[in-house]
Amino acid sequence: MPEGHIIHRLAIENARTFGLRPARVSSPQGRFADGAKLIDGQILAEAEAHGKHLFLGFEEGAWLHIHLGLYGGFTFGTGPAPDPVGLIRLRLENDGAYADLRGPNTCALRTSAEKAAVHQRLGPDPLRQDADPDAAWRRISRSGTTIAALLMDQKVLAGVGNVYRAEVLFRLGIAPHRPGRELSRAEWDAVWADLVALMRDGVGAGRIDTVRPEHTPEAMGRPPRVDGHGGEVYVYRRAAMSCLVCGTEVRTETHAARNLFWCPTCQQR
DNA sequence: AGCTCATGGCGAG
DNA sequence: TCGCCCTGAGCTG
Repeated sequence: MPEGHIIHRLAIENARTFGLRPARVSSPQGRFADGAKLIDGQILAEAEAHGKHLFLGFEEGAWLHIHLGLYGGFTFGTGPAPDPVGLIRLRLENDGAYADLRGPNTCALRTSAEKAAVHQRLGPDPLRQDADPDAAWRRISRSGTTIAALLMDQKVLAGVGNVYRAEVLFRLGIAPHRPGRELSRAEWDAVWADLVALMRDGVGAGRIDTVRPEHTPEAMGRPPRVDGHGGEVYVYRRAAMSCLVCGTEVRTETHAARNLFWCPTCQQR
């Protein structure tokens, strides 16, 4: 269940765990058996994330390209790896730790050129130092597509998913159905800056928290609540509940095949 | 036990 | 725009 912040965390955790000693690489499920054999016993030399794509670079030059999709996930553990339970596409292990990958959309070896092609088709990632927000602005400012859809388009912006999309638009009071070309440069700069801040927090926390201190249930004198996805948010998956700020019912609709959530009162800009 | 839905994305049509 | 990929959590019963 990953947006970009989780992938960046996985890059860090893989590097920390498998960057010093050779890793045994296998595919208990068998679907990645051939690829696993090619990198088995190598040291992880480099780990990098771009948006929701994870790249693990091994010492002999191969890149392991992983995309978790909607329900893929990594599990890390210490000590010897237990007998595989269920379908484990990829297992990395050394003497002290192991990592299991289940249900990824993509788990494949890439050459440097193939990896470059993936970067080429992705937009700037707010979590990367080399990100150029102007590249996203050029597309947004020319587009008649809604800003809600543009923020989810990985060619425009990499790493933002449905939660960050809904939350950043709420935090800036931007109506989600506005065409990209109707945003001002100042609005875009504010969206980018907020994504950088929110997603950096997300990397540190391992969850998405977007509610400002003055709007927490405690600060507003309301009973505390628990979100199913682990973080505290304004509108994501809060359909028909009252807006934390103004009390209006949070609205939802299917928008470009994804669920969109927004507050029609707070988001009129 | 079975059903639905999900923080994603691809390819067919 | 739809179906599919293929996993797990949270319901219902």
